[in-house]
Amino acid sequence: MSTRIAKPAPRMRKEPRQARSVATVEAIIEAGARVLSETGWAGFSTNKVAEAAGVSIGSLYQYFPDKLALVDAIRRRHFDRVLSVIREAAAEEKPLRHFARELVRGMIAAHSIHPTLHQVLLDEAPGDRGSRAAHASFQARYLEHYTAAVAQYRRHRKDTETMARVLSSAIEGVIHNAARRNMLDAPELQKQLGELICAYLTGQGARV
Amino acid sequence: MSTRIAKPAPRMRKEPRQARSVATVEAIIEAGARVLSETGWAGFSTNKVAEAAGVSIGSLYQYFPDKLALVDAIRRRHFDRVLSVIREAAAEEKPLRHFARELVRGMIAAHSIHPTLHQVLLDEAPGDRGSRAAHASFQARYLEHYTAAVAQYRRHRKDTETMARVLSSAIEGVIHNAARRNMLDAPELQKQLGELICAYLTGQGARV
DNA sequence: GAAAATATAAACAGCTTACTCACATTTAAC
DNA sequence: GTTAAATGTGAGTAAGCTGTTTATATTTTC
Repeated sequence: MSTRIAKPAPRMRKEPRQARSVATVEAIIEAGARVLSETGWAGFSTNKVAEAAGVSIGSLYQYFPDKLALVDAIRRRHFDRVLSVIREAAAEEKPLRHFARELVRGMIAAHSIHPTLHQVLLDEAPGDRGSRAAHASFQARYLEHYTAAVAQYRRHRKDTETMARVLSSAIEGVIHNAARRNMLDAPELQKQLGELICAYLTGQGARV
Repeated sequence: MSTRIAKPAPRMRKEPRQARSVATVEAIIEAGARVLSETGWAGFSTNKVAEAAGVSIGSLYQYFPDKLALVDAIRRRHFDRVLSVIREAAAEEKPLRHFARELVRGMIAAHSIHPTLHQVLLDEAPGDRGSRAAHASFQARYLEHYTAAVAQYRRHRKDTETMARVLSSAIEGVIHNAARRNMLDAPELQKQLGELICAYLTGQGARV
């Protein structure tokens, strides 16, 4: 088997110049995120997205060369948002409790619009050429911020990266589960998630 | 819209009587789990399953009335296994540390064969008639065990159920993430997951 | 050796899908 | 006001895939 050769994979077929075309593209991406979140990758069709966006299918293909380019755009937009949440939460030095609270609040906010988009993007949507790179780079920077946070609030220097991964995936798991049950804004959940973070980072229950 | 009327939905079209038909059915379910785990619901087709099982498509339809009945069988088998893991871990009273270690070990083992099956079953696979019930009942019993464990190791009686949900979804998140990265058997991950559980249940980092 | 159980795979009808194209409308430039 | 570029439309298409049936072949049981 020869090494997989990357397709040309243009990101956009045409750059929107006027205001209305910018709005069209935005509407398509937004509707795409909605469809992807609500019906999963299996139900994600270009026709459905166009209809949900209140736009003809032709308009969609005027800007996006194919289906994958569209998913890519959706992915990029979502990941950027999530990343900025973590970046902000871990920006200045602050007590652990504040960090946890802000992180929880931000993550929940980021997932409130399209509750299951994140997981669908991570698990179901294919990462064919072009997105795998963005995907990996996102994951790397994502983990980077978590690692920094762990290093900041944790004594030992051991297993820092593993801890960051455990922490981030635990948070994602809780949020994903809550999203599925429409419980994202339950205050006791937010509190408990915050305490999970604090407890793990304080780590008094764990004599190494 | 009228209330959804349940289809007849027979569980099996014919009960296997001879040894080889039992083996056939088993092979189909096993292959189905593999296909579902590896390609997701979108790639889950009866023909593909039959081929993966080394069995003709006709044989599949001799026992399973339709696609959904097959998913149901897969779901039932997997959920039973996971449930028995938790049941065993929380069986007798034992120190928190032991409980955590055994739970982690069991969950990892249960997910090692088909790493992402659990999530696919929970998120992607449809729960049409017949399975929603099984699904809900599984979730209930699942949570029940976690709740019992939380109550056992935690002082306060407040928020016990929420804690159970947070704990279970956090664990699932970590395991799911590790599975995706083929890191399920990394020992430092197991250790850290154990410590997450202990820290949360000990809960010293969290002054309520 | 007959009847019941089990296995086979070609065939099909229907549906969905991603995507194109010829044309209509709107905006901007002069 | 005219023109050319930008943008929008949606019926149409061709291909692929799906779940399922059926008529036939093989194996087991008694």
